[in-house]
Amino acid sequence: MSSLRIVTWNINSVRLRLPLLTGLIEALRPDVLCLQETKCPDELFPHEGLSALGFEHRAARGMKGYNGVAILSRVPFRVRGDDPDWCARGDCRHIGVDLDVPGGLELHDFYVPAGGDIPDRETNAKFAHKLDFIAEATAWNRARGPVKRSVLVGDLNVAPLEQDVWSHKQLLDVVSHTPVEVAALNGWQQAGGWYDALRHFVPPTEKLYTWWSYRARDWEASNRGRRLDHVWVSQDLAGQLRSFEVHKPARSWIQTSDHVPVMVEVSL
DNA sequence: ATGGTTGCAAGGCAA
Repeated sequence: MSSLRIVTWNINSVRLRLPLLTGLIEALRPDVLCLQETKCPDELFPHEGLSALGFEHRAARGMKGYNGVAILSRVPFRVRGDDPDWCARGDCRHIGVDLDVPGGLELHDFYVPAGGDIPDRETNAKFAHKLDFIAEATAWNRARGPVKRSVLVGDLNVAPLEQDVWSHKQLLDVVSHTPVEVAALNGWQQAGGWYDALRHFVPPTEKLYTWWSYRARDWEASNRGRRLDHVWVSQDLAGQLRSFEVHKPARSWIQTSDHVPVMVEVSL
């Protein structure tokens, strides 16, 4: 294998949308598929269906009704198991694995708290949780030193750049694009020495979205999107980036997620 | 204008 295709998708219920993965696999041909918001306890995780789709290696960390992440892979991996219990909540927002590829590759799948509606940590505990989570992740990366041969993906629930949202001005006070969240996310990225793989391919002057609300009458016509889903790579992999795709057609699939899958291909 | 939709799981919470 000369390259690895990694896909990340906030699937918003892995059991409900398992049938959609056939189309995702045809379109993006992932070697590794990272999911968020699986909303599925581990004992009910659809291992059989995912095995049938060719993902022989699977790790899931889920709970009843909310959150949940999973890594599904055609190549073997080992669950690292050295990750913290983020914010001491046991709420299933991260898995880290070591992929068994030439040279090795560390992969982290994150689901950052959405943060509720009011961007104020004093009056909104969910916003405080979001900021605390990112602060812990920043400290975690800082303590580990600059990352090497590593990839971090997931729904980070922050759209950091002006062109990551449909209207920078109108979203400045909307959770996901507030200056305090953007500063926190940038601090996390810098603490690990992470490199933004999607903006490697799409200049920061161009709009780029991975999420469109369910609440729009016509999501495509209004196009009020945000880039909430991210792929970060260590600096030593920046030159190894080969291709990417934000699979916008997935937003039109029947009974789909409000997020679309994102693929990045890395040379090994 | 303070909505609008979705999933889980069986009423309201979270997104």
